[in-house]
Amino acid sequence: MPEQSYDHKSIEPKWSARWAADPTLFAPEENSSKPKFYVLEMLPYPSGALHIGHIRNYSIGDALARFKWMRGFNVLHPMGWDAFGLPAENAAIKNKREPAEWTHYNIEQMKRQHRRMGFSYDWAREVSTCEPEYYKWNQWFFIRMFEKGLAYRKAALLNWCRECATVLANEQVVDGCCWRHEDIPVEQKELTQWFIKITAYADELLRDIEKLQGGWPDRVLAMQTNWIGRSEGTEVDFTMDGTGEKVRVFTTRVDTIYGATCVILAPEHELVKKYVSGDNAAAVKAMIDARATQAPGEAEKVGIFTGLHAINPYNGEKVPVWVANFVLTGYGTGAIMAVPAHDERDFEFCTKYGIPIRAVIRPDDGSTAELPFCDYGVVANSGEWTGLASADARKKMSAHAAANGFGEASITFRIKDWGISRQRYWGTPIPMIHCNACGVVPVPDSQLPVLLPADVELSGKGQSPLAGSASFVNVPCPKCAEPARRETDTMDTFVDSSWYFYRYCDAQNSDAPFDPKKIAYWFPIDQYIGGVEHAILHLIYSRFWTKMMRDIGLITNDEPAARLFTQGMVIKGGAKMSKNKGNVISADSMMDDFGADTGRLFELFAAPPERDLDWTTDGAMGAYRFIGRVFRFVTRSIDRFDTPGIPGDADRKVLRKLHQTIQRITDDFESRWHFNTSIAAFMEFVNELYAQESELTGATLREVSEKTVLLLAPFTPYLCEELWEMMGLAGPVFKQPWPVFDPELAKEDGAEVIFQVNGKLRGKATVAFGTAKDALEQLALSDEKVKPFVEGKAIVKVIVVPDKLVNVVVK
RNA sequence: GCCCGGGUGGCGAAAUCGGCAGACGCAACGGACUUAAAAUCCGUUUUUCCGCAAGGAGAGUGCGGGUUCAAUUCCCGCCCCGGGCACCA
Repeated sequence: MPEQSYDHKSIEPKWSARWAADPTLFAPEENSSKPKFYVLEMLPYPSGALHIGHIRNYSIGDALARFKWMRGFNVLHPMGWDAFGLPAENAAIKNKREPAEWTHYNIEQMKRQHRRMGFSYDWAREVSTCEPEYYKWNQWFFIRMFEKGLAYRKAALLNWCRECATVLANEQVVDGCCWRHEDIPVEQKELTQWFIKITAYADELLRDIEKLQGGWPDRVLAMQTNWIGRSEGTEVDFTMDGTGEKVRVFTTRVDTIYGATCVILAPEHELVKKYVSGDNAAAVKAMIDARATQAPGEAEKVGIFTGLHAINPYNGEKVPVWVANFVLTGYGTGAIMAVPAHDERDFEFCTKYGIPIRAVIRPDDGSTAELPFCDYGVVANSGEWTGLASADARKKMSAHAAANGFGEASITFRIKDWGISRQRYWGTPIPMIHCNACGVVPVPDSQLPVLLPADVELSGKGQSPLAGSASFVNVPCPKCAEPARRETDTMDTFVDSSWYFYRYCDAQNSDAPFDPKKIAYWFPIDQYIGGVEHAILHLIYSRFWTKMMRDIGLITNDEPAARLFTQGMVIKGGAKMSKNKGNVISADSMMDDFGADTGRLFELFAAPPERDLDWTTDGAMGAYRFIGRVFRFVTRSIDRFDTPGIPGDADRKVLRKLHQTIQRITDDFESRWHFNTSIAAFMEFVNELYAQESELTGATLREVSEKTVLLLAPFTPYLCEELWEMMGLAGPVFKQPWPVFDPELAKEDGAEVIFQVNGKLRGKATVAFGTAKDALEQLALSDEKVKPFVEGKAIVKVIVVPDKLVNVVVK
């Protein structure tokens, strides 16, 4: 077989077709004795077109999956579609195509592209979240949560995007704007909606972050910690002067309460509705309206004095009660005590309105602090508490409130319950029925799934599209059989992605979401891979869902994924790829030009995986050239495999480099995940092959050719499968054992020791490993290059690190 | 403002435990092969200075300091870039 030139267009379709024809090829073994490994990439939204940004995520996961197979694991590597969502609905309105039809077409396109890329998915486990077989279980889970009080309905101020014509979860609001429409400010609307009580798990979600440390990026854990926002403090009742009503405030700094010079209510506070009237009521209304459209944090602080006073239970002082726009209604009790001397916001507000400022905390060092002084210190001017340290005072003063019945220690979380109602069509119908007599009644399990009706007009405006379908809405009450109405909102699509990875373990199950035994085998996910943009949305919902499923007795694991990896973005010309900028490169055109293997290899090589990666055509050409170099070497070596010969220096050098490369790539996979350095090491190895090629014996050529193919198999599977077959070996390559590192073969002949004088490199020598320190010192001092720098100077000391260096310190 | 990342040649980057800074690749340049080009193969490429040359000397990892025989790596203080959070009481 003479040298052949590499042509991806003939190789890749051939193997792609073979792989597609064998549905068991990438399936894990049943009842396997091998250790299991579950590798998962976040499932995509089926937009219809894979681009080179998507394939980075999958290339990393696929390299890992193939490596783990070669390392003898039973690998689960599934893929599916996050198939509900607004784009399908918008496309339906625009193109007059059914959302289902549009979505199915896109899934087909994207699946074809995935197959063309050669990713090793077990397609028998494919999950599409828009199928009734899947969303039935969303409904089933919802009812379970309803039964446990974890799903409930309430009227609340909600984030509303007029462009999406639906409400958004708090997690979907970015910089005060919609996550899908970065220039549309989110408005506040009061609506009655379904909520999932994620706050019931706030403490555990926070606590278990500890279990994820080491396995999840610190950045993601920090973001989740902030998002959950646990804060320890005290709730204290101030008594309204005159009426005797209580106003409860939340503070983390009860030690400063003697410095409270007013109480401030959020504009939506109950007492404001009750007691503020006339001009003031209009001003409060204006405040609420302004807040509905204004990005938070940018508004100037404004307030109105209510005319009321409240009594501080600690010192009996009567302070004015204000309403102000900077007090949040949804956090704590919706009311605060203002301590302007020790809080920047209170300081700003009270200064503006001439409210007194009284210092009650002194710095630890006894100095006089400039106000506002917001650190901990020593309590002053505070009656019996004077002289205590802040931390101590917080505890004692909290206990005092509890003992006297006007308050208690309290823990407040920033995270709020997850509002999941969406006034849109293309999502999971919420399986609830509204009956005039019985109230809200869940759809009986036997009637699930509640199917999305087909006879719905989509306008993209106004209220829930499902409300327009009479056949959908009108239903007898499951309890009393009287006419009743179905809930017409659908679920947030983040419900779909909160548990899809469990369904992969048992995707065809029609009796249950999954068989718990299968979950017990596969979970937790050993490696989850996806974009950091999901750090608080998907990843916090998924953690919650896992805990919820555990508590209804379905599973036993506390967390979904043991390890998480967040890869960097692929950018083009310094900018994120986007349709607007017109710099999107489709996976198809990339594969036409370079092939799937080249695309993978370049993306894994050009930067470490967690960092952003700049796609360049020149760089991709380099990867293509390299693949050609490997291809030519192996194909022209095959004829020489049986040529006899006595191994010499060249053979030894090449085998040494081979084993050094095996070690580096194996280590990179097992610990660092820096595939860029794996591939660089591999390139060095190939350069050595080229340098020594003509001297090599047939046996060595065979050995290095085979090992080359095995080592490269996780990165360029098409190339390797082809070469493996050309060498006459039985495939598939990714089920062959990974090459074993032999430290003896990898060992260098001797240690290269460098000679320094005053830390500067002056000479070097190769010595036997383990050469004694004083021998090394003598060698250095007698080195011709070292001598001139030492002569005539006093040697202060000599540092010798065996096998590494000698540093002569002179004066 | 707070919390994470990051800053190294013309470019992407490497240096895994404090021990030769710039591996590997791109681009550029030179050579071989070729009638020619492409492809391929080989080589040069941080920078300044001295030298006709072989070669030699110095500087250099955002800036300033420190620890050390030795710092891209550890410590302190700053600057810049990217991301997250941001009236959360």
